[in-house]
Amino acid sequence: MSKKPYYITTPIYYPSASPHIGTCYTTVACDSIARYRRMQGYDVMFLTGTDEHGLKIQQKADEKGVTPKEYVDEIVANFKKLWSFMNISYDHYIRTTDDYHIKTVQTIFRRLYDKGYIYKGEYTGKYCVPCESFWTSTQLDENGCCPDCHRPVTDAKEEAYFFKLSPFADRLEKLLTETDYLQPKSRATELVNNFIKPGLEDLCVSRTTFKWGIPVDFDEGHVVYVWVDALSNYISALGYENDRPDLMGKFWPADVHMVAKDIMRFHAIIWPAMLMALELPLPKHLAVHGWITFNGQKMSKSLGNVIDPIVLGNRYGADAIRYHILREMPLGADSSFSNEIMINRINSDLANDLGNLVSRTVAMVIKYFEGTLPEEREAEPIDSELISMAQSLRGTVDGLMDETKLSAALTEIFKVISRANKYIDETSPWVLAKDEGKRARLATVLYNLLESIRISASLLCPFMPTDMPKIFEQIGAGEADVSYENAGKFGVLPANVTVHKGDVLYPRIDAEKEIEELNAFVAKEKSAGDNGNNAPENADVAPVAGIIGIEDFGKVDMRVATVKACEKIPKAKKLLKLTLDDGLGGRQVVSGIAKWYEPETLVGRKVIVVANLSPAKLCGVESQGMILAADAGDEVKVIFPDESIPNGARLS
RNA sequence: CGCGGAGUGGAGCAGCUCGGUAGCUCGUCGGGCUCAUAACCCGAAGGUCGUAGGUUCAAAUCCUGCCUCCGCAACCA
Repeated sequence: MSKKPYYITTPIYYPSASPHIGTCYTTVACDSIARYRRMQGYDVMFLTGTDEHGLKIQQKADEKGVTPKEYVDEIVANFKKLWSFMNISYDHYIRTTDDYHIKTVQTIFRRLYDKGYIYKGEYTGKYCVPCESFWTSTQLDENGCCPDCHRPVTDAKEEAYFFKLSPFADRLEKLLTETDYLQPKSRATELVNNFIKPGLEDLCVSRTTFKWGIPVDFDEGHVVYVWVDALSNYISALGYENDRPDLMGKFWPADVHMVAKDIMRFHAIIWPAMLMALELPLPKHLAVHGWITFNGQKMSKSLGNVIDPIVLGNRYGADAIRYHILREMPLGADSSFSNEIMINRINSDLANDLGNLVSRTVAMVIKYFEGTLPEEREAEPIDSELISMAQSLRGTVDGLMDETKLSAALTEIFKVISRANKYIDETSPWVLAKDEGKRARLATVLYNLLESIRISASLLCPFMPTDMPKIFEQIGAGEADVSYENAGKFGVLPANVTVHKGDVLYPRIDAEKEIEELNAFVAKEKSAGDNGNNAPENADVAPVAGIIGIEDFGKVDMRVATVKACEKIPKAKKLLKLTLDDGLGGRQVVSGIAKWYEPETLVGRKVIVVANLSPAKLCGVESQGMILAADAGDEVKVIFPDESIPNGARLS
C-alpha cells in the first residue's frame, strides 16, 4: 500500500532582514502539521524558502558593498539557523536564486506570453523602493510620497509586461465564495469587495529599472517582477518545467498553502489566476492566519518591539516557544503576544500541568516500586473516565488537525493531562502505598497515568518534537510504543514497565524577574539597533537630525497666530481644520491632531505656524502651513507659546 | 453612506453556522492533599452576553437602527 502524498508550504520569506516571530509562527505551524501528517503515515513534502530578488535586496547589498547573492546568502544562513533551532523539518528549502527555479519562471513567463495572458505595455506610476510597491499618483500622500511609509517614490515610466487578470474574475469569485479554498472563509467578502468587484487590474509582471531578478529570456533588459517569480516557487520546487525530479504528479495540487493575512490577496487571487492560465489544478486550501501583535500593537522594527525567537528560545527552550505561539494563535484572528502571557502559559500548562504530571508520576513509580511496576492489576470504575478520554483523544485531535485548528488540538490534549492530574487526587496513590494489600491497585493507577502520558505526549510530539522524546524516556516508552497507531490505544506499555528519573522538563519561571530582564534586553537591543553612535540614552527619543546652518533655519518662517475657529474634517479621522489669525490676513491650516484635541479646546489659543510651507491638500481641504507640535510617545502635543505674544510675530 | 473585523464576570477568549439551563484559561478568595516543579485537587465570588428595538413560546445566537474599538484605504504640512 503506497503512502498518500501531502504537500504543505510556507510562503517564501523576503530576506531583507532576519526572521522574526511572525515568520516563525507560520513556519512552526506548518512544521507541526507536516510532522502530524508524517506520523499519520502520509508521504509529506514540506516546503519553505526565501524570495531573494528585487530592488530592495539589490540596494541593501550595494549599501554593504557586496553582491546581492552574497547579501542574501548571509541572511538565508540566519533563516536556516533559526529553523534548525526551532527544529523545523522542511523537506526542501527553495531559494528563488536557484537555477531550477529560474528555469521554471522563465518557462512560465514565456508560456503565459504565448497564450496571450501576458502582453507588453507601458507602465506609468510611482514606485516605492522600501515597500516594493507601485502606486498610482492618486494614491500618493501630499508630499508625493509612499502612502505606506511616507518615503519618497521614484517615477516609474517604462515598458513592462502585464498579466491579464480580468479573464479569471468570475472563476476567482466562485473559488472564494463557493469553495472551501480560503480558510477562514470570512475573508472572502473582503477580497471580493475590494478587488474583484471593482474590476481586476492587470498586474505588472516585469521591470527594467533594476537588474536583480530573473531575466525575461525573450526580451533583454526585462526582469520578472515579484509575483510571477515568487509564487512559482510552489511548483518549481516540484520540478515543474525544470531538471529537478518531477514530483508534480505526486504532490500537486498542494494540500495547504499557509500565509499571513498581508499576502493573502496574492495567494487568493493572483496565484489561482496564474494556475488557471497555466491550466494546472488549484491548491486545495489557503490557510490564512493573522499577525502576532505585541501588547496589541503591530510589530515593527521602528517601534522596537520585534521579538527575536532565538532570544526567547534560549531562555525557555524552543519547544516552549513553539507551544506558546501555536496555542495562542487561532487561525484567522490576530493574537496578542506579551511576555506576561507567554510566561504564564509556559508556567501553567507546561510546568504545572504537563511537566509536573510526568515528574510526580515517575517519582511515585520509583518511590513505591523501585521504578518497575509489578504486573498485578486491580481496576476500579473511577478509572474509566480517564481511560476513555485518553483513548478517544487521537480521534478528536485528528478532526481538529483536518480543519487546521492547531490551537484547539493542543487544548484537547491538555484536557487529558489535566484529567490525569485530577485522577491522582481521586485515587490518592500515597494512601494506597501504605496498605500492602493495595499493591495491585496502586500499580494500576500508576500504569493508567503512564498510559495517559504516553498518549498525550505522542500526540504532542509533532508540536514539540524536541521535548517529547525526553518524556518517552522517562516513562519507559520505546519507539514502537509512541507510534500514531498506538496513540489510539490504551494499554500499550508493558505491564512491568520501568521508568527513569529525568531532569525537570519545564522549570517554573519566576515571572516578575523574567519580565524585567526581558524588557531590559529589548531596550538594549533597540538602542543598539538605532543609528550607531547617535543612539540616544532614552530609547523613546528620536536621534537628532543632521546638523544645519543658521541660513537653513532662516528659510523656515514661523509665526505666532491665534486659533479663530476649529472644526473636524468630516471625511477624515485624524484631521482638524484650523482658521488662524496670523497677523498677515489669516490662513487655514489642516493638522492631524483630531485624535488628541477637541476642536473647541483650541479656539482662542495661540499656536506657532510655519507660514511659508508650500500649500497642500489633505482630504480635499487646503492647508496653508503647519502647526508646531511634538511627538510625545504615542501622542502628539501642540506647542502653545506665551499668550502675550502678538499675532504675526516671527520666531527667530 | 469606502472595505472589513470585534464588543461575553478583573484580564484573555469560546459559544453565534443549525435559537432552548452562559462555558474555558488566567487572576482573586476559601478549603483539601502531600506523590510532585511553593506544583496538584475541590469550592466560592464575579456577567442585564455594547445599546435600542423587532421576530419567536424562547435570542449571546436570527433581523434592523445606533454607539464604541481595531485593521486597511483616503488624510497625520
